[in-house]
Amino acid sequence: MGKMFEKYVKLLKENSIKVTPQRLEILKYLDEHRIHPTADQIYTGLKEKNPSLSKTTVYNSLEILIEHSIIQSLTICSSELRYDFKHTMHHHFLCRKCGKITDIDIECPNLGKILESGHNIEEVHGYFKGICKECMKKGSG
Amino acid sequence: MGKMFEKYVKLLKENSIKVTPQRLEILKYLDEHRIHPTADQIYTGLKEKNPSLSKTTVYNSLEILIEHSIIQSLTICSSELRYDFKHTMHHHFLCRKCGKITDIDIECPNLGKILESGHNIEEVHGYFKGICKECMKKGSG
DNA sequence: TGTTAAATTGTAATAATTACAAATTAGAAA
DNA sequence: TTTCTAATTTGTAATTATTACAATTTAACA
Repeated sequence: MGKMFEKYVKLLKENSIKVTPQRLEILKYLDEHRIHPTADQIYTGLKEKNPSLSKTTVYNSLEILIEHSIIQSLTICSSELRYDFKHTMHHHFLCRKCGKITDIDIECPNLGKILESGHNIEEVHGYFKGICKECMKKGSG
Repeated sequence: MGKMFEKYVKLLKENSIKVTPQRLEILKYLDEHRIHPTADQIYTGLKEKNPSLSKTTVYNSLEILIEHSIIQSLTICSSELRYDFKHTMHHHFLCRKCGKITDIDIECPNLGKILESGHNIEEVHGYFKGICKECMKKGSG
């Protein structure tokens, strides 16, 4: 296991995650391809040099890396969409206990800054995940 | 078509969308169930009283309502995820022309306010959609 | 009331993800 | 270094959300 993977070995050990060649490859891929790839892109990108790699392994590895907050997942487009009347701008809060999505009535104070940067903005989405007020009151289940 | 649907008829006509019973039912459902339902929840919720309703119709109707900015879709959980190293907090920008997702290096100034509200926040996500600086320069294709 | 383009429906295809059981392997202990 | 065991990897199959498409039906205009 060459010097190439040293930093990823260190990262895994620090988090008490068992070091496997697959996990190292996936970490390296994510580090070297900062294009917010999908699981499939990661799989395809690694498959050629690692023909035995399974897509399930990619999903499993990503999951454990997320659990340890080494990486994060984004949901920006497509599946399992939810729909909402488009009233005034607001953000959303997803409770991981009760699953409820509540509205958070705030605007995005960053908007001006981003418009200045030259992008043309058509949609603004902000969401928070955690445990909602009600579930917090009900105690630590 | 009773008084019940008046406001939805008005809404559709204002947007030059053909008025159909299905669209009215879907609008009414969204208006009366502000729980950010999935397409499937809408379908199931309406199917009993409208046995001929097709799921494709639900998707089609939602699509046309989104096109006219009457409703919006959210992506908060699951499918077609993208992965990203978890460095300092930042937002994302998705260009609908080139499909690229770029990082926007800003924090969320709202965080303090939301913490005060009593929710326990574990994740913060912000994203913007539109046309990126580079595609804007390339002109209006 | 008749006409026509648009909408609805049902079925089938696609795509992302998850479940699961068998084979393999990382890493601790002898 | 070798052995052992729990964890990991793999491949297949199941699940789920969404999209494609063609035939039937219908909204809305003349």
